[in-house]
Amino acid sequence: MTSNALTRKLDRWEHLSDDDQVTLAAISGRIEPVARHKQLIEEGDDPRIVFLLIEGWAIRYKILPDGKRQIVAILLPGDLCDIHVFILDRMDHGIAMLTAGKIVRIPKDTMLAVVDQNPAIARALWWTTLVDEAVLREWLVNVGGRNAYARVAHLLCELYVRMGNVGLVTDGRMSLPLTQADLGQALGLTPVHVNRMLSQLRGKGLVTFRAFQLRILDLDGLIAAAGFDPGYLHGKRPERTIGSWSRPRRNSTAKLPESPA
Amino acid sequence: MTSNALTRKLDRWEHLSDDDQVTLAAISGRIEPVARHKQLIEEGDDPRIVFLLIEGWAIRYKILPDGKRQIVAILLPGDLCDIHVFILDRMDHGIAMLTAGKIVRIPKDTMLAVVDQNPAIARALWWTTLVDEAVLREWLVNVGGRNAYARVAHLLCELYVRMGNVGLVTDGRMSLPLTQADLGQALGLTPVHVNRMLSQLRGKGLVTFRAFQLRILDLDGLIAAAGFDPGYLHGKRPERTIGSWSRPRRNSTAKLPESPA
DNA sequence: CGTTAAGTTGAAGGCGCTCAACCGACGTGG
DNA sequence: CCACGTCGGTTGAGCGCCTTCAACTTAACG
Repeated sequence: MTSNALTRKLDRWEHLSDDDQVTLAAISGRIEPVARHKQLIEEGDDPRIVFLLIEGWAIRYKILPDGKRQIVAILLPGDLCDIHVFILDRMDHGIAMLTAGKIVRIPKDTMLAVVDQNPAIARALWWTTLVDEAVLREWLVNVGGRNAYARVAHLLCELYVRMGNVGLVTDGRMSLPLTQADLGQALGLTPVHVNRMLSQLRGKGLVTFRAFQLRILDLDGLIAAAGFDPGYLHGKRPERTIGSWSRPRRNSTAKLPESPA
Repeated sequence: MTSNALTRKLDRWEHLSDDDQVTLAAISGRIEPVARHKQLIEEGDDPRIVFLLIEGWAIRYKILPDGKRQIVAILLPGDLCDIHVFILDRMDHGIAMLTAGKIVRIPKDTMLAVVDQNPAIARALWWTTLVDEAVLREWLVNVGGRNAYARVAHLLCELYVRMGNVGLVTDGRMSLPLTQADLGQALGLTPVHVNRMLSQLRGKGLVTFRAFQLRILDLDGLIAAAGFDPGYLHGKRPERTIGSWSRPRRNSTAKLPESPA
């Protein structure tokens, strides 16, 4: 039960030896429960601790000058809340629990020591941060380029794959502890409109979402609606092959608009 | 002239010894010119080389299934095109020159060796990637949460600061080799609307932008229009103090909308 | 049973998009 | 040297996606 979500996740990228697994288990020793909506780090803080999310969901967010909250990442069990933020002097965003859950606090020094002595772990962790960044890029594409309907569908696809990667999808069903307002804040949409888009998705028989349970009824349909291509998640050795991604190869003759001298 | 932009930039974070500077100069040995619009890496490629941008501008972008291009990052002189992407097996985005310029190709192995042997450089590089990610987050906030007017203003603020950080702003003027269409692709707006927003900014006496020259007329006004807070750029030892950022402290009683169990 | 959070639905309005025409600068070639 | 094509920018008119505002329903929980 310890940090299974993390080892399972890392192991999908780079095979971890038993020693490595033990090391990971070791730093995951002191698991502590956290309450729903607990702020783990606030913007402006000096980050000295890395959080490993064992159980529950969390979000990374920023607050706009007018008070609006923009969610910039959704953290699932097994995710690290920025491995190396401590290089920076000041958090430029906050992290908060969405649900109650369990975390491990890893002090900066421990983190550095582990990374120093276990190249395999270091590489695996490195990989996770790059994937985080890739996800961030895709989110930008999502809100920058897709309409509301596809945008919602895309987020659902992503979460479905990521949850599957840590073994938290069973039979097309998964927990999705976000309110429609939360979804809106992640997608740059109003809660009302998120609601309408979800209705549409339900109407087309693609998904249902009630009582924070998401159920995928027609994955291929959802993928098509979203224009989803899981390549950016950089998955390897998928636990279970999901859908039929024959990589919906994009129009390779796509026009690339131009620029000046 | 070599890699001054890079050393100048890195030095702002962590003081680099003469040795470090020499090392950096060494890997910057083979500078090669690149043509305007040259694709440096394409989506799907297996990244084996890191590009250091010496001169000119480049963009990181993704293509949507419908052919639309979303710019996910703007790379200025001194920027590295992802130091460690080679951990990933496959590029999830493309990088292309916007202008003609000069680059250095750094093979993966060289990169690893330098980082291995020069902790100061490693940390400085590490820092740059974290800043890149912070910028990405702010972009997401920008397109997700701001209206078109503030969005344009915000991007201009950011580029102004970043260009200033590498010494490429003189007297409130800088080169900005993006067409209005390019700006639109970075901001999730249409070219026409970017045009109108720029007109408004000009109308209010904040900036002028003609012939790819940006001129800031009223920095404080622009900052206010954008709701800009440079904290996310994690600047240290600014080359020149810019404006009067007394950190427009956000409404600390801002409401944080809630979520479920 | 009363209260609070979340979801649902309707109506109206606006921000940004679409379509389209036109201008100006620049480069090329006849 | 002018004609023309291209590229980027500018402006106008109309439309539609999404927002805003508001009322109401449903679920959870004391």
